Amino acid sequence: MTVPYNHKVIEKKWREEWEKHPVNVDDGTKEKYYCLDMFPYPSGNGLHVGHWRGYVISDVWSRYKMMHNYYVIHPMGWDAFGLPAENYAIKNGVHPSVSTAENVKNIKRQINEISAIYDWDMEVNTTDPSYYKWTQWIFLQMFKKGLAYEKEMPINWCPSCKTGLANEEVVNGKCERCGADVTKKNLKQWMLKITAYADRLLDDLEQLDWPEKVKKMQTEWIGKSYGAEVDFPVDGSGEKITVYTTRPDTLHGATFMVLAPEHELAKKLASDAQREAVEDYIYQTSLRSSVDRMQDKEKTGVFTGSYAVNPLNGAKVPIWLSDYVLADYGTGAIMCVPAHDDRDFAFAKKFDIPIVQVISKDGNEIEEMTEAYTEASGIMINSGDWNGMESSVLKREAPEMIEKMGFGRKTTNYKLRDWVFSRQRYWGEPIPIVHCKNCGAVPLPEEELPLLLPEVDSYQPTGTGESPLAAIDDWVNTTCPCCGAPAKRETNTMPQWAGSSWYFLRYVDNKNDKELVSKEKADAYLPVDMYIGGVEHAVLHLLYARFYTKFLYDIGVVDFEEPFRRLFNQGMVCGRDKETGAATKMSKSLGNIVSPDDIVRDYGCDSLRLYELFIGPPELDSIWDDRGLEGIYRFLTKFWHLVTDHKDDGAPESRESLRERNRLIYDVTTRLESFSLNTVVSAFMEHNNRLCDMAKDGRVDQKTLETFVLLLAPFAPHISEELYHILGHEETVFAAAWPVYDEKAMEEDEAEIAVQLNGKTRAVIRIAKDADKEEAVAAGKAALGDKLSGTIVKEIYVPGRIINIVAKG
RNA sequence: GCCGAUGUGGCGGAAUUGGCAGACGCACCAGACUCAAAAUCUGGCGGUGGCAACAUCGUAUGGGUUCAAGUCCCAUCAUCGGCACCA
Repeated sequence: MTVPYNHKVIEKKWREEWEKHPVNVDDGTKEKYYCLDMFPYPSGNGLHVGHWRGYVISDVWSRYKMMHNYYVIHPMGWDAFGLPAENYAIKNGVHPSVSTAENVKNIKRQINEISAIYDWDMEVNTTDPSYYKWTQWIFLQMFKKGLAYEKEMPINWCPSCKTGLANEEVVNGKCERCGADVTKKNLKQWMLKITAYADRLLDDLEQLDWPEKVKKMQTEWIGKSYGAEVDFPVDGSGEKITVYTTRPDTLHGATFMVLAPEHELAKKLASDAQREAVEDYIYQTSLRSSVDRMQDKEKTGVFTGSYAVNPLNGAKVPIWLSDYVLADYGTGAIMCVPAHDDRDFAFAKKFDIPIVQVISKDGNEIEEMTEAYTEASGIMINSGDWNGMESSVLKREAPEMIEKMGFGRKTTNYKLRDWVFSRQRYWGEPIPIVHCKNCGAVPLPEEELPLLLPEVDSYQPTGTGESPLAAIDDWVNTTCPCCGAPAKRETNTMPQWAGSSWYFLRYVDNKNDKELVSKEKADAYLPVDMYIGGVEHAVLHLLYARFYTKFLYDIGVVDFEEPFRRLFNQGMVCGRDKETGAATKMSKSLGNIVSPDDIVRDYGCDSLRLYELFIGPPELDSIWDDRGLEGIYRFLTKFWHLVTDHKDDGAPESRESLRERNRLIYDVTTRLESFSLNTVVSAFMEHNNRLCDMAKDGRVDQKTLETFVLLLAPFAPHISEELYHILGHEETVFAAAWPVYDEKAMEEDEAEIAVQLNGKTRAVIRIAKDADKEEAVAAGKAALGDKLSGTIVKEIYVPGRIINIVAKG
C-alpha cells in the first residue's frame, strides 16, 4: 500500500520533535562553526520570499556543517532601532517599542516556518536596554580613546522646516517636503574617528575570504591615494597655500590654482577690485546643496585678484575659487594643470587661462590642444631640469624630490571621512554624555549604563533640529558626574548602525551583564566563520562592523581583528513586471510581493526551501515564478514514492547502483562546496529520475536510498527526517555523518565519446575508458565509415572525451 | 565619464573550465488512464529543409587564435550595479 506524501503532517510532526529535542547541541567535544545571517529590521510588512533566500542558504550550510560534526552557532536577532517605527509612532501614537515587539513576534513566526536551526536562546534585540547598555559602553570607550568627538559640521538645512536633512532628502537643491531652498548650516555633531583605522581597514581586506566586488567597494570607499603636498607662497603676502596632488610630476604645467569657496583663505585673498565678486561667489555656493554641486558639472568660478608663486619655477599663477574643488578632501586647494587634467582643462578654456603642456607622446608639443592629454606616461617637456624624463617614473620620484627641495612633502590621502554619528531622532540609543559648563562633555560613569531611552509624549521633531529628547526637561537636566554642577544630557541619539556593528559578538553571551562578551565565550565561539546577507551593506555595515571589531581588539575585548572570515552575498529575488516582463524589486507599492506563508501552506517548507535554491545561481538576482514550485513538489513526491515503494525491494548492491550512489554523493558535495546550490537541486532531480528508472525492475539497493536521504537532509529536512525513520532509523538524520564518495566506484569502464570529422560530431561510440590512441582512432574511423574521405592530416584523441579526425580534400 | 557584472530555446537556467551546446525544471504539444476534468504516467519539444536516416544554421554583434570556442584574444552593442569634479 502506498502512503501519499503529506507535507503538512510531516512538517508539523518534525518541527515539534526538533523543538523538544534540538538537533544542534554543544556537547563540549565538537568544534564550533559560526554561520551568521545579517539580522533583519523587524518591519511591519513581514518577510517575503526574498528574505527567505538568504536564510535558506545559511541554514543549508549550517546543517551541512552539522553533518560534519560541528557545533553550529546559528543565531538570529533584531536590528530594531530605526526610522519606520518612529514614523509609525508619529502617525499613530503607538510607542515604537510596542509596534516593534508586534513585528518581531510576527517575523519570528515566519522565520520558524523555515525550520532553520536558529538557537533562540541567543536572540538579541538592539532596542533591549540590556543590549544597548553595551552599545553605549562601546561609545564611552571610544570617547575615552579620543575616537568619539564633537565637531561643528556643515549639514543640509531646511530653513522652513527648521531641520537638518540628509543628502537624499534634498531634491534639486530643494527640501523634499516643503520645496524650500536647502542651505548649509553648521551643527554640532558627534563623530567617530574611523579614519584613524583607514590603513588597517584597507590592508586587512587582503586576508578575507570575501567576494572581490565587496573588497573592491571598500577599497574604493577608503580611497587611499599617494602623492605630495606642495606649498605655494602667495605673491606679496606672508600666506602660503598648500595643495595636495597625486601628479607632482606636472608641477611645471601648473598655470593657476583653485581653492574651495569654503577655504579659510578664500576671503582673505580677495583683492579690493575682486572682493565683491568673491564674496558673492562664496555666498552663492553656500546656498547650493552638495547634491546640486555634484550634478552640475559646468564649471563656475571667480578670480580672487591674488597670485601665487610656483615654488619650482617661480611662475606667477592666478588664484581662483571654484566649487569643483572639495573643501574636505586633501587641503581644499589644488594646483591646476589644464594640459593634463580634464577638469582643469575645462576651467582654463572657460576662463581663458594659459595651458602649458609638460607631458608629451614623443617630445613634441601638441599644436592645437582640444582636450587634456591624460595619458599615464610620456616624455617631460617645458619642465626645466625634468625635461626628457619619463613621466611615470617622475610621478613616483617627484614627492621625495620636492621634499628635498623644501617646499613640500610626500603624503597620502583618503576619501574615507569620519563618521557622523549623531541623529536628531527619538528611536535610537541615547548618547551617554553629559554637557557641563565647567567640565565640557563628560562621559556617564559606566555603572550608570544603560542610559534608558525615556518615554516621550510626542515623537515629533521639536522644530529646533534637536531630538525629541530635548523636550523632556526632567531627563535633560541632570548633574555633572564630574563636578556635580547642574548639567544637561546629550539629546542626540545614535544611528541604526551602532547596534548592528557588534551584534554578532553578543549572540554567544547575550545574558552577560558584566561584560560585552566573556573571554571564555569569545574564545570558544568567535569570530564568525560564514556571514550571509545581501550586498547592499557592502560599504556601510560591513565597514562599520570591521571598524568596531578592530577597536574592540585594541582595547582587549576580543582577540581577533576581523569579524567575518568568509562572506557570501545572495542575490535579490525579484518580481516580474506584468507589462514588460522585466525583473523588478519586490515592493509593497508595486504590489508584487510574494509571501512565503501561502506557499508553506500549499507546498510545504521543504518545497519552498528547495525552490529558493533552484531559482538561480545564489549570488545573482533571480525572478520569482510560482509555477516553478510545481516541479519541486513533483520531485519530492516522486522521491517519496521511490523510497516508500522500494525500500523493501531487497535489491543487492550492484556495480551500477554503487556507481550511481557515489556519483550522487560526488555531484551534491562538490556543487555544495562551490556554492552552486541551484545545480545541487538539479543533481537531486537527475539522480532521482535515474533511480526511479532503475527501481522499475528492482535495481536500487537500500543503502543508495538512504544515502540520497542523507544528502537531501540539509536542503529538505522534514521529508528527509521522515524517510530516514521510515528506512528504519531511530536517531535524527542530522546526527548522521555526511556521506563520502569513493572515486573508484564512480568510474565506468566504458565511456560514450563523440567522433568528430573536422571538428563536427558525426558519430558517437562506446569505448573503453583507458583505450589507447591507436585503438580509439581505429574505432572512430570505423564508426565514421564512408563519411571519411580525403587525406587524414591529424588525429586527436582525448581519452574519455573525444576523437577528432582532420581530413583534407 | 570611470570601474565591475551579465548577455545561451517560449521562460528560469546547465555545460566537468577549450572537447557531443541546451542538463534539470517550467510552459507547450501528442498519447495512456478517465463518462469528463484534475492528478499521474509515456513520448516529443532551438531555427530551417526533408516522410526519413540526415543536412544546415545557431550561445548579443563583428573579427581572430585553435584539430576543436558559449568558454581564450581584439573590437562593438545592450542591460544591470557601484563610484562619480577625490586633484
